[in-house]
Amino acid sequence: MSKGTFYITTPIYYPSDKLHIGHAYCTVATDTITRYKRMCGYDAMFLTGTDEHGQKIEERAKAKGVTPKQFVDEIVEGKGGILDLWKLMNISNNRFIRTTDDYHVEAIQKIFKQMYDKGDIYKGSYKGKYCTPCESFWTESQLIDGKCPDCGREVHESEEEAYFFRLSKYADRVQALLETPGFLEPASRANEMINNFIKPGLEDLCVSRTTFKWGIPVSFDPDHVVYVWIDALSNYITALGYANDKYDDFDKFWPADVHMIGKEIVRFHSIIWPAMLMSLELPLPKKIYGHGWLLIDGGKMSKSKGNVVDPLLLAERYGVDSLRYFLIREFPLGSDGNFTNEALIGRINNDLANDFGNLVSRTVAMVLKYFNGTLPDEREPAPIDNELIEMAKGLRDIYEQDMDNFQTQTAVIEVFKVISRANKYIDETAPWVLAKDEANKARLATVMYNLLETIRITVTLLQPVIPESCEKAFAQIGADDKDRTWDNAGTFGVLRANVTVCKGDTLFPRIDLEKELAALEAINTKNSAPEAPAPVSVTIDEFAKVKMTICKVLECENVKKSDKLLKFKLDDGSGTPRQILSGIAKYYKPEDLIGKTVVACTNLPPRKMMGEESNGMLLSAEKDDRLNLLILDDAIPAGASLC
RNA sequence: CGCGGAGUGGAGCAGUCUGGCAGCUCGUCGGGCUCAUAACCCGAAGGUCGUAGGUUCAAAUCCUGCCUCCGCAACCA
Repeated sequence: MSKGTFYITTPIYYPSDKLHIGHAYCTVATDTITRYKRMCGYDAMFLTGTDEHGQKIEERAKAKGVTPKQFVDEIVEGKGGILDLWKLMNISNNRFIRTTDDYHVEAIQKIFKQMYDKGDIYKGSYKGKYCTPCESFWTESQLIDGKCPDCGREVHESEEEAYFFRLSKYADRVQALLETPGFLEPASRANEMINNFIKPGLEDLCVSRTTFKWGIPVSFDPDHVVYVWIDALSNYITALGYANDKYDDFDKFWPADVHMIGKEIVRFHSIIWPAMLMSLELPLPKKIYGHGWLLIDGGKMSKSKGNVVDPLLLAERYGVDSLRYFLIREFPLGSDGNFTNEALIGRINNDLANDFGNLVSRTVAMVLKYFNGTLPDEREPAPIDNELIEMAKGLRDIYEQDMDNFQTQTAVIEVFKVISRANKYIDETAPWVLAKDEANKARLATVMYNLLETIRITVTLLQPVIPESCEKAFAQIGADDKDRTWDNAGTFGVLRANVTVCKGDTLFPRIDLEKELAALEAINTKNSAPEAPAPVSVTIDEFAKVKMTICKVLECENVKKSDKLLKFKLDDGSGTPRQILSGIAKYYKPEDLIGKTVVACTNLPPRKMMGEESNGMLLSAEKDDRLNLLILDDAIPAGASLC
């Protein structure tokens, strides 16, 4: 008996690299919500996938000497790839879409054509200054002295034809949608969208490219490939069979109940995607949920910082459920959170091992010890039991409310309050004292039964988060399939009176915090060790092309509105002062540098920064976050060149 | 005046929408227990809720100014 359908999606991830813990976070959260909905009786459809086109992948493939398809195949389907990761993480998605799948490609071409025929996509031109050798467009403000900022050569006024989507046409309807309570959550993000993008005016969106090839060709104009918006966002409907024959449950599941996404792509999902659907005259998704980011040391994870956390490694080391639990328990879904190894291991030890695992373990051990594993039928309740029983009985409703509001963290915390209460109950009732007198047998059996029942309810509700461990816990407390249901989670007294428990493995072994932190640290340093940048050799002739000139600092000041730039006026011996901008404001006060003797590369093409022109580069030395400007002997005259 | 987020015991956070005794986890100190994964239970210390003002019987919560930190954007030759 289904309560209805529930369609939920993650973003389709961009496989230009291995996925990190942030992607796993989003996917685990989505999986948890899906499993919860299924448990409640919904017919849930859970979609995830990969967005595989675009220039970046084209370039990365080229650098690796493989075709783009080979490149993404390896990252998606290869060993330790995305499919492996989701399998390992126990992600219960029903479908996995790749934007290179035939049916998707075909559907995108139809969708593009449909929007074109309707007049919502039109051929226009992308105007700008074009540098032919660099194959790049520049805007007026990017040019330096009217020349190409990359190579310094002449540019010419050029127009490139491109297709545009009439986003502006739907601005009013999109704004109304953003103002609809519950559409975009957390609600604070809606204001941001309206203030930043709607109010300044929505411009039509360029939806095709001719500058790269790795994409879906526009069917009626094959020089163009469809740019990311239409290609990627449409996955949510093509995966249900919209405009293709691969699947046929579009009518059943669309519109989506929720698109789970990261906050960085809220704009695309809350503005562009609805506008596209309006153009296609399709119903709009009911909710967009923009979750927060996992930060490392308070900052964003990034390759260059070498602080990318690998979910595969953590799941293999500590167990999938431990990692899943940590992700759900530690972070409120809507806001950013700090990822640390200490927190991860702390959660595993304190919550999973000490509180939850140990509760199961000690309860089962006592039933085995005092009753040989099977409870007798006799009972003797006492007033002291009531608080625990009431808490356990009421848990499901509290949990349901939190889950329905996407408060997954809070829902799990509520479950653990009951687990904690059960541990306290053992102290209050002191079963080991009761066990000393045969006359207390009925009372002891009651205490044990109450514990088993409390465990049953909490385990039932933890299933969406830690499915595998719940399976094991159920087996240990002697719960059979019918005892494990959502309906029964709201009732106390479901296990049969003479239930038999079964000793099992330790659910969550404790982890040696110190030792593991050291081990993780070691792995991390090993991984972030310089990726042995292939030593590039330079010929003496090439080196000689670089002109290094000794300069005296005449003036130095901060560039307004920039935290990084200092503006220098230098005497380079030529008689006319040379202006150079350098991003060292964090390390030096301008007044301290006046009169110093420095060295600059003086034959770089000029470049504009923050509206100021820079003619060269000052040489500095950098190591481990320290930066020092090369300051030389004042005896060296200005204009001297390095040799 | 570019956009946004955040400042709450030693650490990490919840609470702010909807004003009502300042809460949780970890850590520290003291005690209890021996069923259990040296786990569990109880108690204690520790906070001018960034700051200044305002509204109110009542403010962490609502309003205004200011300070600090963090993202994004433009820079970082």
